[in-house]
Amino acid sequence: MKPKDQNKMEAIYRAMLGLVRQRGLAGITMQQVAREAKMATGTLYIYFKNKEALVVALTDKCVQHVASNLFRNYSADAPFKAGFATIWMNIVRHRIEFFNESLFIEQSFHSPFVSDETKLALKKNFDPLLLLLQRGKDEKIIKDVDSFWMLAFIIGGINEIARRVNYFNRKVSQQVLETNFQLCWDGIKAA
Amino acid sequence: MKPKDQNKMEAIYRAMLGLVRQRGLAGITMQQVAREAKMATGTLYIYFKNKEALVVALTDKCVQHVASNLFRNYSADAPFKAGFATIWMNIVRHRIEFFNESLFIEQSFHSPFVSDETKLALKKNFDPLLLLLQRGKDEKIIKDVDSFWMLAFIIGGINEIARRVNYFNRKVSQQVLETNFQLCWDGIKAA
DNA sequence: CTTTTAGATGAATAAAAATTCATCTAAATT
DNA sequence: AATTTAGATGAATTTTTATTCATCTAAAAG
Repeated sequence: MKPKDQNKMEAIYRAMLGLVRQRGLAGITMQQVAREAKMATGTLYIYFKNKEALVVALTDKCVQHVASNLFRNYSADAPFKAGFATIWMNIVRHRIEFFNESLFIEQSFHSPFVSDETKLALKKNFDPLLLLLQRGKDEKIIKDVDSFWMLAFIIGGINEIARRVNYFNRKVSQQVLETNFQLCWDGIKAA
Repeated sequence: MKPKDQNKMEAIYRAMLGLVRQRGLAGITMQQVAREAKMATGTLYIYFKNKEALVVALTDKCVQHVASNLFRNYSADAPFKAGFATIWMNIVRHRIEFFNESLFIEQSFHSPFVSDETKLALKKNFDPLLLLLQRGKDEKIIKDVDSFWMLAFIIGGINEIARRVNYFNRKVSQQVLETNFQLCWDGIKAA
């Protein structure tokens, strides 16, 4: 027998992400996906039961991918600021490099397909960061502001950086990232 | 002759915004819009040539609506911090109250329909704020950071507040808004 | 009050998109 | 090398969705 080609699956995912970025989830047809992934439409149905299953699978994959990156090189033992900086950089780099994935997650969350569990899973990805913020507050290093809103402040800035890098085709040097981190840090640090 | 019913147009817009919020642009059909707006499908085509025209018209309307709110009560003569606070509050309130519109703009920008002019118009909405930021830098009140990134920092935080208010059904008191403003302000103010 | 004109309706039609399937490979097994 | 099994194809089919249109109002004009 002929085995399933893992490359095909990847090609389908890549095609989806590219198309969602340029056309939106609303603009995607299975024909387009097949063409973009250089295969016959029927082949899509060997790898995925139907369009819904494809969207769901890709959403899960993207959410997991986020999870695998957020806390890379982070140790809960590190000093607060160093640990926070590590996570901040991880998130911003991931959002920039895999912007299409972030966009896809956002759009699929507003599609008729995605389950509440998946949405919850994404939210839970940030739990270790919430823990760290609590520690920072306990240690009086950062302001005593509800973590829910502080996280909004942190993540919001990061998201918008990624958006602008991609929409306006801007380059971000390490220098620019550090400047942006400084804005965030000065915002949260205790007075 | 019977005149066009302005209420119908509004009903169509309202239906669209509601549906995009819960289903995404990908999940919308003209049948659904008609049902939600309590009219026959054919009636939609009296007010809009086709689906594309409807999306385009609503996008323009939303973009204009943003423009009409951002600088309400703002005077370029006000002291820097007061002026900035006015604009910040205007934006955050608008994003919270008309979250569905923001969402619709975002999604329609990724549809196959919306023109570059419309996208540019949205961007231009922020020009007076860019001007103010430049003034703040000249007066050494805020950090000397590229306005492009400073705006990302400011807008990003605001967007995420609105998102969380709506997705997690959180109430925001004036108190919460002021706390959030403080984070932003401490971020941008000169050291 | 009658006529005219354009809005409103929703079933019928057309267009677009998802999904299937008969047929054709290519890889693995014997 | 022959056989078997499952992947790959894309035209054909089914399903869904957009759009039209014959018919029916309701408002304005005369």
